[in-house]
Amino acid sequence: MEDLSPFIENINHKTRLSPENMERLITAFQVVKVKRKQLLIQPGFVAKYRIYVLKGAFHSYVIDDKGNEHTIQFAVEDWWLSDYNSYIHQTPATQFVEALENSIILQIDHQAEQQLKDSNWELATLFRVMAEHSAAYLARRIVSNLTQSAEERYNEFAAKYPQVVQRLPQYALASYLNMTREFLSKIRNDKVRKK
Amino acid sequence: MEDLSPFIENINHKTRLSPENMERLITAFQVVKVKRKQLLIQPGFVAKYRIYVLKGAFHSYVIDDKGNEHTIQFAVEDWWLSDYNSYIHQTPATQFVEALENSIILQIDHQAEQQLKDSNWELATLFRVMAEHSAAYLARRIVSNLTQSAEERYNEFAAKYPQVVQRLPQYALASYLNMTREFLSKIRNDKVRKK
DNA sequence: ACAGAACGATGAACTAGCTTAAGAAAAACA
DNA sequence: TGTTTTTCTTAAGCTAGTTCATCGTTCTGT
Repeated sequence: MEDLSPFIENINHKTRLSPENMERLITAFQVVKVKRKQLLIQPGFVAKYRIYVLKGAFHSYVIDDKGNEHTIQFAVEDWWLSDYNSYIHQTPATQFVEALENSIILQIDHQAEQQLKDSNWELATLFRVMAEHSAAYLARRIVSNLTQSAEERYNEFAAKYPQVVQRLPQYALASYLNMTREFLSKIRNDKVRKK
Repeated sequence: MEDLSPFIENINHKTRLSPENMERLITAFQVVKVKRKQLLIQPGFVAKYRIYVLKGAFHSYVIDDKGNEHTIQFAVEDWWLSDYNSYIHQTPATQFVEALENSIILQIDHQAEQQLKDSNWELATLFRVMAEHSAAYLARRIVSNLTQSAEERYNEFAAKYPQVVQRLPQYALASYLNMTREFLSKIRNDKVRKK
């Protein structure tokens, strides 16, 4: 049995649920173990699940016309992840969601989420708050993409998530920050040399 | 008296409201006339309103360390706008929201929205759907910023919003698409010449 | 413990997009 | 309607970031 306390904390931080509703929510999620490199979502298939990472690391990415991979989003412990366009609108995904490490997740399927939202006030509020936070977060990301240089974007990320930065493969981080792996390598090593 | 039918249509497209709830919703909004160049939101002040554009055009923007203006978002007729980070979390704004033309808006203040959400199921659902759609939309925007060249971003925007593109000042569009006004000018005029 | 595969470093040549500057056109407002 | 201010165009020179190619290093599964 997995320890769900980080998940419960995460929820409590968003909205207050009665013990019964917390129970209902938890019951709606399944615990799943995922092997490194395993895909949870693939283009062409409808994203069935909203994912919470209990242990491990994931990234979502797209592959462009030239065959280049672009990481859209990371998720490590206590982060949420999906292909939101696919999940929210239940249309075929355009993104891959792939495990970067052997991981353990909680997942809820779209139909179960819909039922919780339709039948219960507190749980509907929870999902509303989650959507609001996502939108606000994504808006911040757009601002930093529009206003910062490659090096500034790296520095911001490294300062914000000092632990995470160590763990992620550099090629994935580079594309997330909208630069080539070679250029990220240069930024990092210039930094070391200056010290 | 303004014609609110586009607003009503917009809401109906998101979720079905009973006539009484539609009435309550409409009553919570105020109609406001705004002059070109007028600011609705400014950095340092908490964004009090969520804004729906009935007539006219707006953009939100930030000013970076070097004094450069970056348009984050546009809104013309039937679009929504705010500084979401500020509005959702009720923290000081980082963005300006400015009228590009003389305009007419509907605005709801955060407290009124909160009351509607807290007291009414259908209206809570409406705001949840709005947040979900925003998040999905912003996610798409991040993907196109990560995967497309400057010219491709312009072409996509022009194809998607052929009317809007004509109306927006070029300097604002350029910064929205993450390029200089000079470069956008070049892209546009190269295109004309090829024909 | 080892072979194979994936990942990261480095450097040289290149280019998409930026900067600067100055003039032309268009829009705003009195 | 004319004048002032703002916006757009063009072009030359530049640079942040890419591409390509090669080599060393570190994982990973068996």
